[in-house]
Amino acid sequence: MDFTIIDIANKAKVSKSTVSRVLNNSGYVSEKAREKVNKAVKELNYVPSAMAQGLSKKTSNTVGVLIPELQNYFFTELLQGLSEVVDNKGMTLIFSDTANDPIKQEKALLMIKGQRVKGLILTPANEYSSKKQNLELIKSLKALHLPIVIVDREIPDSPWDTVLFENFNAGYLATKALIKGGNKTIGIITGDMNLKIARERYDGYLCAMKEHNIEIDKKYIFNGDFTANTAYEITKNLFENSSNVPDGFVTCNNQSSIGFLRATLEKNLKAGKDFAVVGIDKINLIKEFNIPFSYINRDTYLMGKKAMEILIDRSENPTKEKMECIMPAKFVSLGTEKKK
Amino acid sequence: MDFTIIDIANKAKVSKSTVSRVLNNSGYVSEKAREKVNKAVKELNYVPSAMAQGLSKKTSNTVGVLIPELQNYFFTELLQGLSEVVDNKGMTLIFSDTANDPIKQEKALLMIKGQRVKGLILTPANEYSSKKQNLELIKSLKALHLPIVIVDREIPDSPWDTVLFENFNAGYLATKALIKGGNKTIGIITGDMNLKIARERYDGYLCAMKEHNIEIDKKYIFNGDFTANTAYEITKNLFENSSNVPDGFVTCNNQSSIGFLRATLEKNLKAGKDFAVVGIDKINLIKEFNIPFSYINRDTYLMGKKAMEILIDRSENPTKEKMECIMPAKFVSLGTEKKK
DNA sequence: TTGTAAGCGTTATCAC
DNA sequence: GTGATAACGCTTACAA
Repeated sequence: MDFTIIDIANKAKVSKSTVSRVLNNSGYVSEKAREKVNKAVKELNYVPSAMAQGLSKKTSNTVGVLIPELQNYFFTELLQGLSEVVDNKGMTLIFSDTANDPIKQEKALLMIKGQRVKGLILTPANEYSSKKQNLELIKSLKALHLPIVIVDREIPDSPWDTVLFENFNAGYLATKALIKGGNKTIGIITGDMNLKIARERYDGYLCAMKEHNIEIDKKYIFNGDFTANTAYEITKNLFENSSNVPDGFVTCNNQSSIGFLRATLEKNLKAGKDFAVVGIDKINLIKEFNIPFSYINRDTYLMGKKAMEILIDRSENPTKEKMECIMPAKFVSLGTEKKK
Repeated sequence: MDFTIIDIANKAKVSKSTVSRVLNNSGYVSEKAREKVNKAVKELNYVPSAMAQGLSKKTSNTVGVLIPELQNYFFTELLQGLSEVVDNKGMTLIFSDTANDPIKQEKALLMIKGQRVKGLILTPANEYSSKKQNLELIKSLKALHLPIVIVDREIPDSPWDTVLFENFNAGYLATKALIKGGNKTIGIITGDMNLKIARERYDGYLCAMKEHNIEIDKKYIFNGDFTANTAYEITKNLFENSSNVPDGFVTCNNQSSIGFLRATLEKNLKAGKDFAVVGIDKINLIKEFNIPFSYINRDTYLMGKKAMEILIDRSENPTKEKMECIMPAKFVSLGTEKKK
């Protein structure tokens, strides 16, 4: 169906080795031969088979990307960054959405293995949090014998390069902003505390509170799980049934912020008036919808680019020491860190 | 590095053909041999090389997906639908974001061609709208000799299966809702009128207006281009400098709706009070943010699933007649189709 | 029921 | 400078 290197060789009246040399710019080729080959390539609209090349070269030009929540704005933006670099390098991106499901993730890893990709970019599915699950994931990943870059969610005790976020600092800055905003009582809707990123953000909260000698009150610690629904339920119940509403809130990721906002909006409560709040991570469309919501920002697109660049670097320098890129957290004020 | 079929054959003490037969469930294999092979496969954690398989079978298990705007919620959701089916079928998804850039798209098509994919899902980049550009795209696509499914944006006079939207009806329903809402003057922020989907939506608007004997007033026709920025500028200028503000608006895609809303929010104008509006396509987070905004909805996730299913169907039935799937448009009222 | 061998479209190693 | 030829890891007649 498609033309092969032999068709080009025939058409250009040279051997396929010469065609290959021209295409790969390797070895000596006379100007004449080069022209003939290029002409034939153009005329037949020939593009070499990546499969055949991969097989022959024993390496592909393909990277795998496994992402857990395509509906989350954060990952969409991340993917754009990844895609950008891949395109520029003329590589190919193989994508799968693991939907935070370890089973799906395991399947995807098999697919990735079958594709003999050059490397893998992975944000682990939520579930990998217990020691045991964690070890299993590490085992699966090691079995790939591949350059891997872990993004956003760290895998404890793992050897791979990482692109992470200043999680502690994010929690710290958010809390600090609320304290400076004059809030006396500050609550937090945590993430899934099985995940390190959730614990780190929480630790940042604790640290800021302690620094200011504010007593940690357990009734203000709300156990979320990084989903909008849970945050919504927590918030709704809180404002309905309890007088234990703190002045200010830290919401630990964009999904939680969304759930939190939804509940407060339903009750006609105004951020920056009826309560104070600082979220971690930007919410999509917040600017467009003119929604007042102070948050801790990071450059997600850049995270994607960095991750892919590190992966490429790693595949060229396999013995280099472990690389870690930690994206800074930045407080963006839209006024909601103060109450009233 | 990775194990090969020969390693399995050696370990199981059979020939590689037998291994292949077991793996592919083809031909006769004794129970004994099967067990030995499976054992070896498991022990060595063997996964066949998709590249070698593809080369040998002269067909891959891979589909290409080219999408023009990953930042648009519509396409994210679409991608989820595509991804779902791909995963279930044990296929592999190769992804590229063309960023509405024909040059990038052309590059991506070359990449796709090199990968010898089984088929291609494509939403063409915006630019392909002039007759000439259109023909060029058709030529490029034909040169692929591949099953192709065109999604959302039709390519006129093209032979490929399509999954489209009731564009005319969307414009019609939106306008009708505004008319029923009692609005006397109704404007429209159109999409990029080079695109058929924009013209169809506009035609729906015209039709509804005529049906109700409402005069079309050119000063209420605003030439947008499906981007938020343009809609924002149009809306901003309109409310600032002109007394020619219609009672109601049709905004022709979600990006335009976002830009429109942003401008009105900035001016503290309230949908359903200061003006009426019905948008085409859902805006992300509209429910969560409790933003009143009536719109014309479609099941985007399903569109993705359908598209991939059609692609698979097509690759199994190459001679089947052209398939067209048109997703229905449904009006969702959140009250903003009325003014005051 | 199993193994041998040719072939898939490349690259790479050699002679020439 | 160039062209055979082996090799990459698999599938698939065909032979046994």
